[in-house]
Amino acid sequence: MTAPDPDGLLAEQLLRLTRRVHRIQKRHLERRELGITPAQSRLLRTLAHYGSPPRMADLAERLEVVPRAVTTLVDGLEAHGKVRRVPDPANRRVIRIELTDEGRETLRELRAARRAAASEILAPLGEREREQLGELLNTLVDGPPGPPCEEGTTQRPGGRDS
Amino acid sequence: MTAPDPDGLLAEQLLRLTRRVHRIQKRHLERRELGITPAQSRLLRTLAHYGSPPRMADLAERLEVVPRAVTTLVDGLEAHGKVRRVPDPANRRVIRIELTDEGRETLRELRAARRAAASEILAPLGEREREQLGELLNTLVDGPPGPPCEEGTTQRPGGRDS
DNA sequence: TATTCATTGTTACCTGTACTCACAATGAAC
DNA sequence: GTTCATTGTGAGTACAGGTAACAATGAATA
Repeated sequence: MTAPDPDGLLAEQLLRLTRRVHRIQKRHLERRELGITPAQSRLLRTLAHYGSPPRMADLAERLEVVPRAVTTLVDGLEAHGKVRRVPDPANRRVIRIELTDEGRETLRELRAARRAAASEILAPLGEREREQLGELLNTLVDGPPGPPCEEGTTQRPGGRDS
Repeated sequence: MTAPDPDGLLAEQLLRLTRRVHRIQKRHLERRELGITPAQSRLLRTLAHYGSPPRMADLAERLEVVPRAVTTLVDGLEAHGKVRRVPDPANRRVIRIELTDEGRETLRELRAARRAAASEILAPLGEREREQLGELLNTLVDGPPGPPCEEGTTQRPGGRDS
């Protein structure tokens, strides 16, 4: 009964850990009463890493979701005044997303929330172990060098965000 | 702009990786056309680790979700004939969940699916690195020794499953 | 120039997962 | 026998994401 499938077990642990990360993150967000969901928070943080306001499509790629998903997230953030849709004069199809001042303020609190959630999650690990984990995750997240799967690549992986 | 918040970054990577795990897992499940969702698959696998049929509440605890969530999962699995609800004669409140033969059969395919998904995800890692990752995740998943968070512990963490 | 094709975002809808709240049935304790 | 805890579930909600169809725009081409 002790599984002869270390990789599968590993994936299971990953998923399990993940559910915990979600719960903890959600709780920390709620505690701060920012009116922000985890996914919105991610979009906001991602937004902060652009020099100039990105297009919806850029965000979709970076977040590794379909463009439609970004629409919903931006809708929510815009309704709360954290973000502004700005039409691009050069190409009237594109919409650029700008952080508002309020959004920037929220971001500061968000970083604190994330830090708190992270330290709660990583509590059992020491300094050295966190470094190790960071490196391993980096290797994994940066994506497989060659695409190991042939059909149905729904999403193309983008760059990393903090 | 290069984040002075390694832990936060680590959490972010974790979440990102997670979304990928979900996508890949889902794809592998769909490919096999078992009519099983990821969460159902997890329940099924968890079920296999009990010597005798567990109660709904046991499953909830092990899966780290509220009991109500288990009801939905079992509904789905029962509709597909993978599990059976068996009333407990000793205590008429409890319902025990049994794997059917078909469920056991599905489980075999599930393991293959999980293995495939896992190896796809872990492709960039070598043998030694997987071991490392496994150890780190174990430490994390086994839960913090002391509860680092005071209020609002929505869920009580249970044991591990494979 | 007029037609065709690709890009960009969105409207409308569906699925999966998990949560809360309320409740009925049952068992246990006083 | 009344009260209280346990157990599972109905009803409703929220969030995250996906597909399909489409309108507006821009680019390419006959």
